[in-house]
Amino acid sequence: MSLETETKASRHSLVERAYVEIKRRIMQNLYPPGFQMLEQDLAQTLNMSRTPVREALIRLEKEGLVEILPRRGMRVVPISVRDMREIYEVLTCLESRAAERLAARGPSESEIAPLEDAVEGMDRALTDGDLDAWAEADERFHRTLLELCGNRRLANMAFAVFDQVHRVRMVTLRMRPTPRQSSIDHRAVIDAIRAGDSRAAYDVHYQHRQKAMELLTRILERHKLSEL
Amino acid sequence: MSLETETKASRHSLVERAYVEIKRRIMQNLYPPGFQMLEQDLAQTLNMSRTPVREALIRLEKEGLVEILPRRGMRVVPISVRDMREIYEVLTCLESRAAERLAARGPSESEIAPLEDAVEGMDRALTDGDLDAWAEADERFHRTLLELCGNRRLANMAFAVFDQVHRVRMVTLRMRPTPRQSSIDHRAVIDAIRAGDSRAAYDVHYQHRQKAMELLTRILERHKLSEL
DNA sequence: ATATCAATTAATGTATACGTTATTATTATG
DNA sequence: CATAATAATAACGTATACATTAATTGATAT
Repeated sequence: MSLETETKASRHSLVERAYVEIKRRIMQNLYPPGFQMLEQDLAQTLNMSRTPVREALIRLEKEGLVEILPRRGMRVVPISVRDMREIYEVLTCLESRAAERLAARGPSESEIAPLEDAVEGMDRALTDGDLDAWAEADERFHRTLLELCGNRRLANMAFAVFDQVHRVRMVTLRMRPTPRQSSIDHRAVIDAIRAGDSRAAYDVHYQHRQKAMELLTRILERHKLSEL
Repeated sequence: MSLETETKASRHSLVERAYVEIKRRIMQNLYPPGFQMLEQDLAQTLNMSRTPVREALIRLEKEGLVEILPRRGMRVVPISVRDMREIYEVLTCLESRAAERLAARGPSESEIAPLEDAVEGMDRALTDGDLDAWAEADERFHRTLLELCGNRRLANMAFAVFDQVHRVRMVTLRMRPTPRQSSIDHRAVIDAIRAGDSRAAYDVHYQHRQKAMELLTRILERHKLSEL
């Protein structure tokens, strides 16, 4: 174990390690929204000099996860209800397009399999009452869809905004009713993809994302969670 | 003039200067596709140390304009026909959504004015036979549309991919027939926005971008310009 | 007590130094 | 002549040093 950590540590560059580690801490809410930290302190925490930390921060800033504040280090960007709307709007149009594309190109059954797996994972998780497992499987479905769509730029852009809302999704996970509808929607998307019906794939996924956005923003507003 | 340069130089940080300058050289084809340069040489060219150059390169890499190659500096990313398709697909869905949103929110006449200006600029440029002015005005229309749409993330993401194809657009500008249809399409988008007809705004803009992509990819293929 | 200004502190932006390592060149060998 | 091993080179990744400048504190005057 210590050996594996050692290997992992030495395989990647320090910048990479800083990037992955800071990102992990943000996504897992260890560094919560609004959290500030100086470059120096980050460097000390990560056991390296400021140089790789700075370079990692630049990448994270470009991804919209942190802000670099002159003279006060970095700040974890909080997501407002308005931000959620913006992000879900982007997600909606990019992912729907991904579904459309995928249906149009007619993927093989082996390509579709991981999508099926994800939906099965969601159902199993609900049966087990394991919300975290559900969230993982749901996320896996969306990511796989993007991976398969054949447009790498589109996928990467969607991934970036997806990461921005990951935290919010986790926080609201237990404030919402059991998400039974999701796997029904996902199955409908898979059916449309299998049928090569790109229009249906687009429409179904579009509606799915739209519903998700409305649900989430309503939760945030109801709970007066103005920033996460 | 020398004084202004001096002011400009000292106002921004060196990283900012490096970023702007390298980006400019790439967009203006001074550093053409596939062009490679070492960090050290860039630093010398820009009269600074490697540190700010490296930080600028990280930003440019995140924007998809350069690749950072271990031990061989940076490389200006060439755009293939396939890349063009990917980028235009993203542009199509983001910009159409921007048009839709803008129409839905019912902007004031003063907000619409810059869009009108841009279209008039395009017509004037065609009358004058000034293709560069046409390209500038066309780009201004698309950028303004995104600026106005009210979703900053969507706009910024579209800007980034837009910058990636700027060079290609410039190169193909004189290989295509006079672009008369564009301002007709743009006017139709403006009309739909004014009418608050979000569906029409979406559809018209979608078709407009789709046509542009098909035209450009056909040109690239006909001229056997596999990478730009 | 409050406000203004000066002095101090500290974090940054940038330059520089240096060890590591990929790449190239060279040499020896089959 | 080709190939493999070894040596030399050079570019990078990272650490460190330092000047700059924003922020903060304290002092002074009103």
